[in-house]
Amino acid sequence: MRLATWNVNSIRSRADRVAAFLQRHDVDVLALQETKCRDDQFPEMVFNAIGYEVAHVGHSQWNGVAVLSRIGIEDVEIGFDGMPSWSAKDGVDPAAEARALGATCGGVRVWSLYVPNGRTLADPHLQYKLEWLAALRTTVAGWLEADPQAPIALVGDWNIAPEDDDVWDMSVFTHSTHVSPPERAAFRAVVDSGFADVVRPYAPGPGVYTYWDYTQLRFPRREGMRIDFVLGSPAFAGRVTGALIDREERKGKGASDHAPVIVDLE
DNA sequence: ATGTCGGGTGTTACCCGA
Repeated sequence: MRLATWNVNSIRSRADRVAAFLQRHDVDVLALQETKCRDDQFPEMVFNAIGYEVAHVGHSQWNGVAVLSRIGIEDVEIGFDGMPSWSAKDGVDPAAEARALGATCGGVRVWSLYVPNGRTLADPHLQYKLEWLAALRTTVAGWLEADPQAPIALVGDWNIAPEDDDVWDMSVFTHSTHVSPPERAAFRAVVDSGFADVVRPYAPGPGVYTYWDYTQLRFPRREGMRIDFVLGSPAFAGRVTGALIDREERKGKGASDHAPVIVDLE
């Protein structure tokens, strides 16, 4: 089984590219983040035509997560238990943001996650991000307590660079989110509750990234960040035979600012 | 091989988020 995750930065502007990616890499299950569309706008037919079923949640032009699978999609869940809602605070949208979708594909529980961006260290969105991650940790720890043998993958854009090597120059980030101690602690808490980064052993740094800002020639200068992760429960991690960050997908016209991350399971 | 891109709208010029 081949599983991938990709922050596509709008599925409508990149559906054909995503379809080509699925076929080129022979991917079975793909988790998407930042689809940036409502459910009725998702170009589902493009993927149905090449054999994939789609589960998606999107409420507006922001956020949006999906799971595409050609090996079945069962027990789709929108949001996780206890997931905090930013919208409840600003009153714009009574629904929770579209940042988490779970589905069981080929016996593996896959969660496509788009962790909130903290924006700046002083912004209330950073607190929201930390609360969101704390709630996630509590919930996923409960899943493992209930079934230690469950194959679960928490995949997506975590908006955190957990190690100094996960950014090109730490001095640039001294007053930035993504690398702050509370964010790193929140990420580590998920890892410590039993979900290992299954990609890093196959794609060690330094200089290995999943995201490059569109501005400042970040990609050609190889100035990126590793912020997209596949975290696997013990039963999931034990089946991983390889992993790859497909840097090629960041190249050329019409690229997302993130590269897809691919994991092979036996 | 590239000095941003998506989305949106009070739409062809700006706004916001990342």
